[in-house]
Amino acid sequence: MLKMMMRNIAAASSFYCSSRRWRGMPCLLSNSTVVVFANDYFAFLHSQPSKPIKSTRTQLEQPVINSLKITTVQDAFIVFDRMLQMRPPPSVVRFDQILGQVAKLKHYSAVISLYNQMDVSGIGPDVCTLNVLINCYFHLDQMGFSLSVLGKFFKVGLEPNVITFTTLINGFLLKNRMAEAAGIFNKMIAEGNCQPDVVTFSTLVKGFCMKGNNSAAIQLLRKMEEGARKPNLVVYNTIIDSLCKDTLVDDALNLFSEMMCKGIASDVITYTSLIHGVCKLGKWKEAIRLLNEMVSKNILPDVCTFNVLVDALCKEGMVGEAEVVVEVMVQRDIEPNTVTYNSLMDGYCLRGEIGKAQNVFELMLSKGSMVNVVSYSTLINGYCKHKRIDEAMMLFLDMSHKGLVADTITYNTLLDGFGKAGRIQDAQKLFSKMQACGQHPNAQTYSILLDGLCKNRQLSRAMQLFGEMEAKKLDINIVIYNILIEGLCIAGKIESARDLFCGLSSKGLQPNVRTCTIMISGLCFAGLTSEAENLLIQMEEKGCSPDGWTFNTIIRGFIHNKQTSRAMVLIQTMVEKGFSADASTMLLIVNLLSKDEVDPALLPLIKKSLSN
DNA sequence: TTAGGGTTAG
Repeated sequence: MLKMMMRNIAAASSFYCSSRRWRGMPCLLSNSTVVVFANDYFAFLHSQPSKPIKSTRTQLEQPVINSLKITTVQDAFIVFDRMLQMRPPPSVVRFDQILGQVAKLKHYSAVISLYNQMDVSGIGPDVCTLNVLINCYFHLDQMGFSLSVLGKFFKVGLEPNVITFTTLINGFLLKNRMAEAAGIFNKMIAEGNCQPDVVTFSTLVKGFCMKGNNSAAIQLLRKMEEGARKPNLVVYNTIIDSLCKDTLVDDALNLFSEMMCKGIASDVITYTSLIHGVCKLGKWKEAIRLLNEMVSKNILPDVCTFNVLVDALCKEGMVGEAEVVVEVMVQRDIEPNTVTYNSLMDGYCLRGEIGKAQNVFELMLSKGSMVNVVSYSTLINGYCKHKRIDEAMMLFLDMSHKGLVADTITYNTLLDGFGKAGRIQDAQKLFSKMQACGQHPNAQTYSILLDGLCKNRQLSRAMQLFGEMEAKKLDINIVIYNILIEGLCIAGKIESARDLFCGLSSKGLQPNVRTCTIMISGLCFAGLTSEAENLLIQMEEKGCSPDGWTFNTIIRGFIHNKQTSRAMVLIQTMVEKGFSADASTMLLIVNLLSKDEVDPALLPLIKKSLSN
């Protein structure tokens, strides 16, 4: 299967080459154009004017400004400076172009300071300038400033347009503020003078997808079909990707067929999402089919498509095969990027081959500025998972030397490492440092800390932290309750565990299979086997069916409580449900057999429970 | 002729 996949990747890539040859002429033209402008641009950037440029726009300057391609923030500042010195200054559109390009490079604070320079020089903004500004403030997490730009519109007599409102909607959605986003959308519809366009709709569709509400996204798609703004490729891609991420690949494929029936052509993003979805489910054959299909439609796999394959292979433990895919990429002129190498590093770490991961890391360092915060977190995770926490900390300290800032995931990784290594004090120190550095702990941070405290028998500190979470009105999810209930059970505080468990529904939370199994384990540990069995029955009734782990837990509980015959009945039920005994249950059963504590009539059943 | 939406890694 894998060899077939490699052949397909190779086939896709050779198509890429011939396809490029086929497109030779336009490619040559555009390259030469780039060269011409690059020369002018270089000259423009590095010419040192002795005095401000006066008079007319020269023959050289105007086309250069028109075609400028900004690749670094430094260039943007140089160009901006030159433009501000020109008399008369270039039109605001030229300034907008630079701001837009810097924003695309994600240097949002640079955009703000460039705008301030414009403002000081008396270059008045237009609608486009202010729209870029709103977007930048949202990305910088400065929502207040974003909204204050709206005031600027009125001050300078400009009317916000559909892009302004869509940018605001997008900003609110990025900050998880669905209500405000929906408010703007509804207002747009109600007031009638600035109707949402297809981008506004697709932004909202993305918002639903981000919230995990695929059905609302699909409902909006259906609404679009009825109205004037018909759904386009971006809308379909957004939903297809979301369905794939939720492993609802069949639904994604149905939507994909629907899109094709409507004559909307798919692109590399559609296929990358679909291939990602099927790879996540281990459906390699389907991945190959899709890869073949895209190539047959002249849609060429790009670096993201290849990265999906590399990552999926790495997660399956097939790093060697992933390396082959990378070789194919290189052969076919698709340069592996940071994402590619990070996936490889993670693959090596998963196999415990930290040295090889370190080699990939060094390779990235040797190639220049390829290493990012994900690279560090990946390697830190590798060291932590293999109990090499001090080396992980060395890497963490090295990050700042590279100008990189550890994020919540980096801290979570290290906190987990400290917790699993039993170094709770170090974890707590790091937790304080994290907050002092302005990194916000998320639900996962708290789960990691609580888990560390519970597993290291520091239940009172865990309960104190839980209290702090409640006081801060943080979103406490079922995972956090599971950790606490388990901690209480292990500490023998079954009453408190039961209280938390019974109080879940009042908090609007539904216990899951894990919650119930933890509770069953705790009840058995406390000798309350009947209550445990009642809970098992209730699970079925409440539509939270016990799994193999639940059955193994309760069976072990009964054996430990010397209720062998009851355990045998449960083994019977487990076998009927298609589950089998795991290693620890098996050990207990073998032990019973060796002591002749099992009715010989039950031997066929036991054999079955072991062989499922 | 500039601004807003869709794909990959921890």
